Amino acid sequence: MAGSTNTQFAVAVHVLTYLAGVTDAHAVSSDELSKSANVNPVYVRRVLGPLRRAGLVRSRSGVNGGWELAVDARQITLEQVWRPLQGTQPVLGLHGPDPTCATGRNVQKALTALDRTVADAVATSLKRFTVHDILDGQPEAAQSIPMTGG
Amino acid sequence: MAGSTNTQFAVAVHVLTYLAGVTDAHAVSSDELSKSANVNPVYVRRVLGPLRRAGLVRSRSGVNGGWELAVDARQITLEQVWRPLQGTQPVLGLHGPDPTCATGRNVQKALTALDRTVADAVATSLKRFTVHDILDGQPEAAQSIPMTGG
DNA sequence: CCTAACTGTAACTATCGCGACTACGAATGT
DNA sequence: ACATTCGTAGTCGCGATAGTTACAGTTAGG
Repeated sequence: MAGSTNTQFAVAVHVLTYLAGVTDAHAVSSDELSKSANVNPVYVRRVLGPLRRAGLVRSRSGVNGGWELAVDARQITLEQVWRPLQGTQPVLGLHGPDPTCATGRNVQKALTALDRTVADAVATSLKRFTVHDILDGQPEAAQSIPMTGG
Repeated sequence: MAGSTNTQFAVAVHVLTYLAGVTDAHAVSSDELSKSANVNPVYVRRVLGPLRRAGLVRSRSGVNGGWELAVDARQITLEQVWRPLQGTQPVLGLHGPDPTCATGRNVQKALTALDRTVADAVATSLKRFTVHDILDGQPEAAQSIPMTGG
């Protein structure tokens, strides 16, 4: 299950939306971003690191340095944001190192496979939205679009 | 995101599978279940509580008491297991109490709506499997069934 | 070239959720 | 009565998350 005390995805979406809302082409410091998202500047950099490696944002050091989108906000889906941050971590929650009984091993194998299925379902539903959608406040519209695949 | 250090769903699936594998009609104590799942008996009772309220299992106190399925294992989907345990907790991770800036409020509203969408996607994908499927070790078969809705 | 403004990263720390454990009242079969 | 088992509250330790400090490496501008 998703106790989800992890806010990286939320912060990432917030920051990217902020960057998408910047009209002129200057870079934004992690300090400014951190104030907007109400978190620590270092945390912003830690979150944006994977997204930079994924090619979604660029960063520059030095005076007038900071962050900017590397891709148009309309082209960045939330799935592209989620994947790098999620990595290989399970979406549901696996448990226990290695159960002794056969039932345990069976269940564990099943849950591992299941987790991949669920992760794919999450990713698929996130593909529907882009950073630009969030900027427009339009993510709730898609509520009405059912997942016909399920 | 799902740091998912929460193992309730995994334990629930394990325990229900164990119960599904019991051929004769006697109840199983939370102590026996806890040994199978390699967790604490009290934790088993805490996890099964919501599932009892959801009508999936029954429990009896006293000598020869314990737990048993209230429904055939073929009728219990993993979505029915997941929902009561997840409750209203976010699947992704929201953050921050109440951002001051407009961007923040926009993002937060969007993420809340988004979380419902994702939760539905998870639930939908979990509907494909039953406890009996896990007992048979057949949850990986559905890997090949794509989510056409994405 | 020197300074000021940034990033990138490594510590260390505080906080919080999860789950183990103890304990005890209530229920139930023998 | 008595042993068993559930239901639940309370306490505790561990680990993950994120805040904080610190510092080396970049870059624009005087």
